[in-house]
Amino acid sequence: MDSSVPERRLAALVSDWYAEHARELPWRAPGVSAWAVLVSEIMLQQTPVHRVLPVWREWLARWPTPQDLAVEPAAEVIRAWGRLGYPRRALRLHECAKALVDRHAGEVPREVDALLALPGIGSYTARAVAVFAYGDRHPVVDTNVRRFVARAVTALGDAGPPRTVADLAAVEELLPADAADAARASIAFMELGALICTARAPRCADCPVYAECGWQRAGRPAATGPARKVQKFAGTDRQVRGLLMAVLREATAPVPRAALDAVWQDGTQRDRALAGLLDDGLVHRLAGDRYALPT
DNA sequence: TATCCGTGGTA
DNA sequence: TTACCAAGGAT
Repeated sequence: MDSSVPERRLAALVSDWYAEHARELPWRAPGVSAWAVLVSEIMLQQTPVHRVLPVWREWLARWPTPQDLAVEPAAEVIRAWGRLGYPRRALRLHECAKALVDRHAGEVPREVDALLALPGIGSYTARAVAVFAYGDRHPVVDTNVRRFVARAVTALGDAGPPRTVADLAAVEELLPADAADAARASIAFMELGALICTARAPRCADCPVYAECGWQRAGRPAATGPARKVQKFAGTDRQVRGLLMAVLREATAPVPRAALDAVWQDGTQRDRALAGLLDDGLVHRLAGDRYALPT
């Protein structure tokens, strides 16, 4: 790999580190299908690796192709999602499988624009699939990469708010010219952000970029911008939605309204949460004021 | 652009 | 214990 350009030296250093220290994750194994990679990327959106692992294995064993998932009732998909969180992702992934069958002959496309047009796939996931499943050359920018670039290159303590276009351009500057090298660099940046250049207590002593890190050279300045707002969970509609979904996931038959009313005291908030779930298509209302996961 | 959307591990 | 935060996307 050509590491004569200073910015590209970061890619070389981190890629070498990756070769020694990467976790062995099943969706990185040789020969894994693009579908399997896509499923992993959706599950990993805002959900840690160790929680995704068992569910991903179960899903790929049960639904090894998009067609297999597409023909399944939504209720089964939502149940199999279990407690990964954000069950709308499960619904989107189900819709995505159906779109793959309808529009792409059951195959996962490799073009970023085609991937972006699929339900539940945004800027990060589209490029992650194109790069990690197909080996094409694109910048892949997730929260780990943004944090790494903010520190090593921009010399800031933390990344500011996402700026998709600018973020893509900044990472593009770091990528080697060769597609395979660029793909390796992207997964390596993400892994470094996950294991070393972490949000709270970065392990700089173990970092392969220590000597080149702008943040180190600047004396590790504290984050300046407004601290990212951490969303509350306890007491919010999201908690109520989670409680309602848990009841419906575990039910083997449509449940009466009373069973849902039991999960939360505040009727106004409970009604709002249920209305939201109905609107999202995660819950269906049946005759007799009974409720169930969507068929 | 800011907010909403689950769940659980960690310090 | 509380607060942070984890491979984002949709609106």
